[in-house]
Amino acid sequence: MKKKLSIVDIANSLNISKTTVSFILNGRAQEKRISDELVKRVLQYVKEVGYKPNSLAKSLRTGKSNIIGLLVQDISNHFFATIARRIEDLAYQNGYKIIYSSTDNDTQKTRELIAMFRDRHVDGYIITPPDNIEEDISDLIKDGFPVVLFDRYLPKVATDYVVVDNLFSTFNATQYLIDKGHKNIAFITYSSIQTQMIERLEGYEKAMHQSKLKPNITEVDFHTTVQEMLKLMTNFLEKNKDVDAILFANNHLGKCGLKAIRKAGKNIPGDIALIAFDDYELFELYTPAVTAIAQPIDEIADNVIKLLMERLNATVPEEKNQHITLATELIIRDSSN
Amino acid sequence: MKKKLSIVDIANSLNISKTTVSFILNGRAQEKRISDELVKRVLQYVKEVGYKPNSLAKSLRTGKSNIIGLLVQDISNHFFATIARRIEDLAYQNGYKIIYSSTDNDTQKTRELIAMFRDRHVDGYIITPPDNIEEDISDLIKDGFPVVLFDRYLPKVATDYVVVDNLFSTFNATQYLIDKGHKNIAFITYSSIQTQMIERLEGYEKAMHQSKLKPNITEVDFHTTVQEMLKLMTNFLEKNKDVDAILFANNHLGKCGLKAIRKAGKNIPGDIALIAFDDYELFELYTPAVTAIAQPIDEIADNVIKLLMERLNATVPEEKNQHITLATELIIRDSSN
DNA sequence: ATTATCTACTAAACCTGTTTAGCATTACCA
DNA sequence: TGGTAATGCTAAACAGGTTTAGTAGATAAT
Repeated sequence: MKKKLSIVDIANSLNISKTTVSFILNGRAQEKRISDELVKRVLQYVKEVGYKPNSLAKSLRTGKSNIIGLLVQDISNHFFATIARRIEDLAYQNGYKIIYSSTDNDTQKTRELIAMFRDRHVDGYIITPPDNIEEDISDLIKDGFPVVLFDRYLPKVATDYVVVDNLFSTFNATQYLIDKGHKNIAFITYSSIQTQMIERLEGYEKAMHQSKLKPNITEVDFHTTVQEMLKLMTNFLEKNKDVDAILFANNHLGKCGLKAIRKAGKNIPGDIALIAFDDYELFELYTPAVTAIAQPIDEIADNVIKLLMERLNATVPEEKNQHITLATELIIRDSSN
Repeated sequence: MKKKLSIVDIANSLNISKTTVSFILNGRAQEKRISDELVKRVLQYVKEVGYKPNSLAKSLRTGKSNIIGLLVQDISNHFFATIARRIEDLAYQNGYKIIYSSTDNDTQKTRELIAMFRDRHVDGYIITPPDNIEEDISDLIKDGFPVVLFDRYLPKVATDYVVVDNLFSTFNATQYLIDKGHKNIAFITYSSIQTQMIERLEGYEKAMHQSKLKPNITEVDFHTTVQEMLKLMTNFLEKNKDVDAILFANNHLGKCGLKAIRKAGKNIPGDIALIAFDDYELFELYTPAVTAIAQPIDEIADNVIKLLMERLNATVPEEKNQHITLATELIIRDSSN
C-alpha cells in the first residue's frame, strides 16, 4: 500500500511552500500573483504523480463537502427510486455527490439522519418530510443550509419545494370516473396529515360534492403491512359491493388494491373501475391496463436540483422561497368502456 | 446560527484538558486511569450541552469513517433498490451509514465513484462490478479495504462475494419448460461477459443440450433503450413464429418482452410460455401471472452485510475469501396449463 | 534618496479531533 | 528515607488541507 501523497510532499518535492500549492490547485494563482511558470510546473507535477487533495481535511477547514443529503420516504418504492436516480445523475453533473437514506416516514429516524448529515457536513438537503419534523427542518434553514422539499411540503416552514397539483389531479380523475357514469366511487388513502395526501383527498371530495355524490373514504395506517393491507382491501370489497370505482391515493395502495380485486375475482373495469395515483409499469402492463395519474418524475427531479443549485451558488442567502407545482397527467387506459 | 461546540469548548468549560475529554468520550477512561468522578462530570456536561464530536476531524485523524460505499448497477431497478434498502437498514443497525451510487454498468463512472469513495475514506465497499473493473477492485483489496461483491463476481479477483446459483436456476427453468412439452425455447439475454449472465446462458444451454433441443439465443446490448428493445423484441417475435416459450435473463428484459408480446396480441401461456429471471410484482399480478425465478433478496443483503462486518471487525486481515451461493426459487404461476 | 507599490511567494495559524510522550503527586516497599 | 510504582491528568504533535498576515526584493512615484 503506497502511502498517499500529501500537499506537503508536493511542496517539498518542488521546493516551494504548501501554501503556494494550495493556491494554485484552488485556482487562486492569478489572484495571489503566482507566476504562470510556477503554476505550470506545479500542475504538471501534480498530474504526473496523481496527487489528489484529501477531501476530509478540505471539508474540515472549509466547512464545504460537495455532498447533498437526500432523504426519501422509501428507496425501494419505484416513484422515489426513479427520482433518486435522476437526482443522483443531475447532482453528479453539477459536481455534487449524493448521500441518501430512507426515512420510512419515521420522525425519529429522520431526525437521526438529519443529525448524521449535518455531522458529515453536507452542503444541502433534499427531503420528503415525515410528520412532526418541522422544527428540525426549521433549524436547518435557520442555520443557513439550503433545503428543498419535494412530494409534499410543510405549511409552517418557509422553504423551497417542488410538488404536483394533487388537488386538481384527483379532482380530474374523479370527474373522469363520474363522466363515465360511475356513482359509487370510493377513495382509499393513508390516514396522513401530509399535504399531498390531504390535497388528494380534497380533490376527490370536491368532485364528488360538485356532482352531489356521496364520498366513500377509507383511510389506512401508513405502517400497515402488505398482508394486513390485503385483508383490509378484501374486507372493504366485501362490505362495499355497490362500489363501482376506486381511486387509490398512491401506487402502493393501488398495487395492494389490484391484488385484492384480483383475488376477489372481479373484472376491471367491468365490475369495478380503478385509477391509481402514480403510474407504474404494473398498471401499464396489467390486463386490462389500469388508468393512472402519472407524476412528471423527471421534471420533479430537474426542478429539485435547479432550486437547490440556485441556493448553493447564491453568494447572499435568498430570502424569497420558490414553490413549484407541476401538472400530472391522467393516463387513460380503459377508454374502450 | 449558534456556533457548534468543539472539544476545546468542553475542556475549557470544565477546566480540564481536551485530551482527557477525548479519552473519556472514546471509552478509554479506565485504560487511561481517569477518575470515575471526572468521567461522570464530563459525560454529564457533554450530555447537558449536547456536544457531538465533529466526525470529519475524527475521520481525518483516525482514517475511519463508519461509512460503507455501495455501488449498485441501477438503483431504479427493483431488484437493486430492494437490496439497497435492506443493506441500508442492516448497516444502520451495525452502526454504519451507506453512501451509494449507481454504476450504470459503466466502467469509467464506476472508477470515478470508487475514487470518490476512497476520497471520503469509506471503511468498506459493496459492489456489483461492471466489466473491466478488475484492476481497480484489486487495488482496493491490496490497500486493505474490505470489499464484498454481489450479484456477480470477478473470476480474476480474490474477494468475498454473494451470488445465486444462476446456472442451476436457468437449467431448472428450462427443464420445466421442456417437461411441459415446449420444443422451441428461446433465451433472451444481454451480450455480457459478466459471470451471472454467462452462467444463466450456460444453464439454458445445458438443459437444451440434454434434451437434444436446438438453442435459440438472442443477445441484446446492455445500453439498448426501452424503445429499441421493444422494436427488437417485436422483430424477434415476427421472425420466430415457431418459438413456443421464452426465458428472459433478467427482469428488465422480461418486462420489455411482456410489452412486446402484449403488443403482438399473443396469449400467455397459450401461444407462448414465459419465464423471467428475477421475480417482480409485475409478473405476479400480470394476467395471467408470469412464472419467474425469484432471487432471495433478503438473504443476499443479509449475507453481504455479514461478510462485510466480519472483515470490518477483524483485527487481522483474513486471508481466505468466502463465496456464498444462494438458491433461487422457481415460482410457477402457469401450472394450470 | 526615500517612500509607496507591486510582485511572487511563504510562515504560521487554523479547522477539530486523536494519540504519544511525559509530568506531578501520592502510595508502597525495603 | 530513598527509590520505585501507580495514579490522574496534560502539553504537544499529528491528520492534511485552507487562509491570514506578512516578507523580501524590484519597480515606481515624490
